[in-house]
Amino acid sequence: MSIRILLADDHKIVRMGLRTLLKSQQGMEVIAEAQDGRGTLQKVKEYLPDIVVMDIGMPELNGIETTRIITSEFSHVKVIALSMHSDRRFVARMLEAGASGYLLKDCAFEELVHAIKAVYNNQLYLSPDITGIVIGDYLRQLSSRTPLAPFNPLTPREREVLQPLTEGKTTKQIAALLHVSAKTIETHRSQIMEKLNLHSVAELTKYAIREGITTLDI
Amino acid sequence: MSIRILLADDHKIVRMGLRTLLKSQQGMEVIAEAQDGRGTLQKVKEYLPDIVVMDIGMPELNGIETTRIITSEFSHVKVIALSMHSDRRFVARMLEAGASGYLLKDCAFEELVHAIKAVYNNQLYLSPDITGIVIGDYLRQLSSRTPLAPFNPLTPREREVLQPLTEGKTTKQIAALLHVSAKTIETHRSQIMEKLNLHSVAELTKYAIREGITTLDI
DNA sequence: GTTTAAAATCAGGAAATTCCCTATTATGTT
DNA sequence: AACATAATAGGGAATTTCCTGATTTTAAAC
Repeated sequence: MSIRILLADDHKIVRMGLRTLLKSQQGMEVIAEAQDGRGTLQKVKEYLPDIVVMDIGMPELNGIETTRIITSEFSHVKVIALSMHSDRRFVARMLEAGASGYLLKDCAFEELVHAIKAVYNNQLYLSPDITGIVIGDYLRQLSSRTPLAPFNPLTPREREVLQPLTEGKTTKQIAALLHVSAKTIETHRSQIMEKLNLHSVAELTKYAIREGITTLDI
Repeated sequence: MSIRILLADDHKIVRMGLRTLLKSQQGMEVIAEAQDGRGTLQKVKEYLPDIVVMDIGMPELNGIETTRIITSEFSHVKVIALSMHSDRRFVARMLEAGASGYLLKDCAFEELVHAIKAVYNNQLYLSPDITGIVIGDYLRQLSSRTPLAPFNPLTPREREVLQPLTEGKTTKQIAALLHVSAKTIETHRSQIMEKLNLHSVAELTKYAIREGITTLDI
């Protein structure tokens, strides 16, 4: 009896590629495909696959929420996330939602096969890059003894600093704006960078846009 | 003699899937792969493929700039864009950069095969969805007589600098990437800022996102 | 085929900013 | 009371940016 797999990815050509790749594997079978979160839920209900290989960035219902529903309602269906993002917040959310594996799309195909086998045998599997992130967060939690809040790691004040920073204001201007010393803003900035593990204004800006802290307007 | 294809996509597993799919096709051969814009240029120089199947969203040097360089330096090498975006601006830029085809990743594999054959025979190929956009813009231009892409003030080299800058790279790193002095990058940067009248990395990043020079991913 | 303009390259040195380390003072929390 | 977190800030080294100026290559125009 081969491992029954459901592919969930919004790009048809990616699904087709994965399906073809997996066809060459002994003991694995792609029994269905879905192109969005809701479709995935339906197919899971219909086919009860062993494993769902799931893209995170899907329309309608994203991979994280879909995973949350699957793992709570169908406890024997395992989910492997196949993501473009190595962002710790995606990893944390996906694992917290109950995924059994997390792979980057940049991984080798062999790694996917390996992950599928591992997860089928009730193990967890992470991409090597991802493992580093998870261990890092784990250690941080150990040392701080407070759970990492993956959703909102910044304090209100840090957000207040981040917004003008990602709107092109200089440290000095922000200091004037908030009526504190420029040194204080510097400290906030490095604290923000440390927390998010982003070390450039460009990356902070992208983060802030995605989090709704600033907008694309200039 | 089969059609010699170069695959350019930053996700290994996607390349692997496409390679496997294309292997089943008579008269087509994937002769090389690349995972970023600069790598693509090298491989093009090395292998002189008939066709480059190119993802748009690649780090360091994006698919559009890469296409621009390829089509200007290697006029017999054709480029087919394989993109997630049906955004008109991407389509317009890609075609303007000299691409011979534009497909959505959501397309069927058969469509890619079809596109490759068409482009190899010196035709152009667009996804059906994309055709609608192009015709729409064309009609709009006819009626308004105002060009859609309102005057891109940056030179190709400046865009080459802007992309890594808005991906969080330091001036030094960009200099290494482009094999020029850091002083040169500084000059480009201030030239960019001058032209756009934007004087912070945050604002440049937003501009670059809107212009498709970089993406929101970190 | 010269003139002209734009693009791409680089440097020196002053000015400004960031980075790293350290530290103090609320403010809650257990 | 004890403890962690948040918010504040300074000193000084290291780095980056800014301004001015200059050469070379490429492309277009005439």
